[in-house]
Amino acid sequence: MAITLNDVAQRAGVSRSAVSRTFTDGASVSKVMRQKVEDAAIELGYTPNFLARSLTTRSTKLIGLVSDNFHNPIFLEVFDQFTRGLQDRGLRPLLVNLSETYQASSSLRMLQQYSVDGVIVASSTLPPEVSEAFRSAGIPVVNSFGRFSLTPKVDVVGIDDEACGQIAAETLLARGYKRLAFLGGPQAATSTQSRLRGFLSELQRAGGPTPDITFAEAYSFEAGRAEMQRLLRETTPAEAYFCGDDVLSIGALSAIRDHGLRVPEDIGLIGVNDMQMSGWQNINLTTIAQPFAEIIQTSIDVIVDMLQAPKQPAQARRLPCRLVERGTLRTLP
Amino acid sequence: MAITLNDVAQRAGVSRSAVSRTFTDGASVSKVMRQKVEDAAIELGYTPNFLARSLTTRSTKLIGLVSDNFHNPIFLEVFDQFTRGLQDRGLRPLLVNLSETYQASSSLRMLQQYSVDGVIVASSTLPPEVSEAFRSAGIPVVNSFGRFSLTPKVDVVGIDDEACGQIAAETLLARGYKRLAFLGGPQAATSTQSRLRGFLSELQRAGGPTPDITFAEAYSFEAGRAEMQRLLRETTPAEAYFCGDDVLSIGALSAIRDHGLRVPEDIGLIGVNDMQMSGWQNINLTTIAQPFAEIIQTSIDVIVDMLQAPKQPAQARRLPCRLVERGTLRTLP
DNA sequence: TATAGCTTTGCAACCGGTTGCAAAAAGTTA
DNA sequence: TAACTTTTTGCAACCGGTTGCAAAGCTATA
Repeated sequence: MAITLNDVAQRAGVSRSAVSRTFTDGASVSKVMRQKVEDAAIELGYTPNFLARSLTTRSTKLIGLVSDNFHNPIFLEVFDQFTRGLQDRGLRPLLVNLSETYQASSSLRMLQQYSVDGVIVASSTLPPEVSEAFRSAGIPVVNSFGRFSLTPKVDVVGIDDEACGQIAAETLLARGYKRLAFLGGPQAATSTQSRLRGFLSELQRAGGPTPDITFAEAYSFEAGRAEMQRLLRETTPAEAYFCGDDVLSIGALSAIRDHGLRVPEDIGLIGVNDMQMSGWQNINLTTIAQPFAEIIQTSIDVIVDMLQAPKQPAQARRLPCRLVERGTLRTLP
Repeated sequence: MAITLNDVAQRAGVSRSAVSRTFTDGASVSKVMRQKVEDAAIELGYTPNFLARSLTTRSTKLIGLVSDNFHNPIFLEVFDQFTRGLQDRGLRPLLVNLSETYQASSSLRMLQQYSVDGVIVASSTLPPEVSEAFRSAGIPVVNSFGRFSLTPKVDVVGIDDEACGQIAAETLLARGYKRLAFLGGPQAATSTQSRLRGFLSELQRAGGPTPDITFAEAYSFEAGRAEMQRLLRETTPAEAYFCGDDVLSIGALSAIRDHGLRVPEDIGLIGVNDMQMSGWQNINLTTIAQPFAEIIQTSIDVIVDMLQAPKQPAQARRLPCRLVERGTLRTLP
C-alpha cells in the first residue's frame, strides 16, 4: 500500500541502508547518493515510517498528555499552549482524558504499550500517585500544576499555592477589609488546602481577622454559585471572599448580584488563575494570575531534558504568581 | 530495558508465536499453554508493544484529532467528548493544533508518518481542502462541524447552518421584532455564510424586513464586543441581533450593557451553539443549540465504520439544531 | 605509482511483534 | 487400536525501518 524503504531503494538502484541513511540526520551519505535517493523518494512520494523507526531508535516522539480537567475553561488555554509547545519541538501529544470510566492505571498501561517518550500530567487535582506511577514504570514524567513539595517523588512545575493565599491575604488587608472569608475548591484538592494554609498564616502573621472557611463541591461555576447562594441565605456574608479559582469566583459573583448585592461595593471578590474570561469586561475579576505560559514552557523544557538525561533526582519548581487588579475589590478606603 | 515477547517465551519455555497468540484475540491456544504464558507474563510484567504489532497488523488505533480552534471555550467540551468517545472504543487521539506556525500540510505528513488509522478534523472554520487532503492520501477522514454539501468530497458531520439561520429568523419574527440585524463571525467562515443565507431566505419567504449585515473579525468575545461597540457608536442599533455564535453574543451583550442599554428590553440577542457558559445565570443567553454530543458520537461512528470498510462514497450528515429559550429575547409582545 | 587514511556503501542482524504453513499432538470414530 | 479429523504448536519469513562491521572507493601524500 504505502511506499516503503524497499521501494525507494529499488527505484534508486541502491541498498536499503543508503535510503535509511539519507533520511537519518548525521549519517554518512555522499552527495550523489543523497541526490539519487531523494529523487526516487520524491518521485514515489515516500516518507519514512516513524513507528518502524522507533523500534530500533527507541524514541517515538510521543508524549502522553494526561489530564482530568476538561471542564474548567482555563484548560482550553492550557491544551492550546501544550500542544503548540510540543509541536514546536517535534513532539506529538497523545491526549488522555482521565475520568471515572478511564482510570490512571489503564492509562499507564496504554501509554507503555505505545512506548511514549514521556508523560505530562496536567492537573492540580490528581493525586501525586498518578505521576509517581509513571516514574516507577521508568517513563519520564512531569506534573504540571502539581503541588510543591520539598521532597518530591516526581518533577513538579506549578505555582506556590501558599504564596498565593498570602498575596490574597495581603491584598484584602491592604484594602481595609475586616470580615474575610475563604471559599475554596473541593476540600480534598491539594491546591485548595495549600492556598488556605497560606491565607491563614499570613492573616495571623499580620494580626488580621480569622476568616470564615467553606468549600465548594468542585472548581466550577455551578459549585461556586451554589455555595455562595447558601452563604447568602444562611449566614451574614463577609466583606470580601478569597475564592479557590476564577470560575468559582464567577459563579459566586453571579449569586451575589442575583441576591441584589453589588460587587465591589457590598462584597469584594478575589480569585486565582486569571483565565481569559476573567478579563472580559462584563466580569472584570480581580485575581491572582498563574503564569500559565511559563509553567507550560518549563514543563516542556523539563520533559525534554529528561529525554536526554533520564532519572535525574526529582525537583519541584515554583513559579511566582502576581496580582491582577480589576474591578471586584474596592479601592483603598 | 522493557520486557519483550522473547523474555516471556523463554521464561515460559515456549515459542515466540505461542506468546504472541496468547495476546491476540481469536488465535488458537490451548488452555494450558495460555496459562503458562500468562503466568510468565504477569511474573515479568509484560505488556505487548502496540507499535511493533502495528507493523504487521497495519492498525495503530491512533486517530489524528486536528483542530484550529483552541480559543472558543466550546471546544473544551468538544475535546472532552471526543477523547472520551475515542477512548471508549480503544482508539487513541493524537492531538494536532493547526495555526499559522503549524500548517495543515505538515500535519498530513506527520500523521502519515505515525500511520494513524484515521483523522477527525474538528473545525467549522478550516477549508474543506484540509480534510480532502487526508482522503486523497488514503487516510479515512471525517470533518466534524464542517459545512454540508450535496456532493461532499469527504464525510462531513455537522449541523444544517441554513436551517439554523432559518430558526433564528422565525424566532425573531415570532417575537414581533421589526428591525433585525445579522452579526456574523468572520466573513470567510463557511458557517457564517450559510447561517446568513438561511436567515435571509427565511426573512424573505416570510415577508420580513431586510436586516443589516456585519461581521466580526473572529468567533471570540473581543471581536463580538468590538463589533457591537462600533455598531452602537456608528449606527442606530437594530431591535434584535442574530449573532454568529455564543461567544460572539456574549461579547456583544457586554458592549450593549456597557452602553447603558438593557437586554432584552432595549435590544434582543440570539446566538448559536449553546455552550455551557450560555446557561450561566449571569449570561442566560437565548440561543440555537448545536447537538454536540450527537455530532461527536456520529463522527466517531463514521470513522470507526471507515476503519472496517474504507473508501465508501463520502456522505454529508446534517443533525438538527433546536432553539433554547433563555433571557435575551423579549417574550411575545 | 604505491600506500596510508578517510569516507562511503552494502550485508546481515536486529528492533518487537504477527502469521502462513506444515508437523505434532490430541480427539473422534469405527 | 488403527485411521481420520481437528486442534495446537513451532519454524521461518515478514512488517519497515536502523546500525555495526568490513569491504570498497576515494583522496592525499610520499
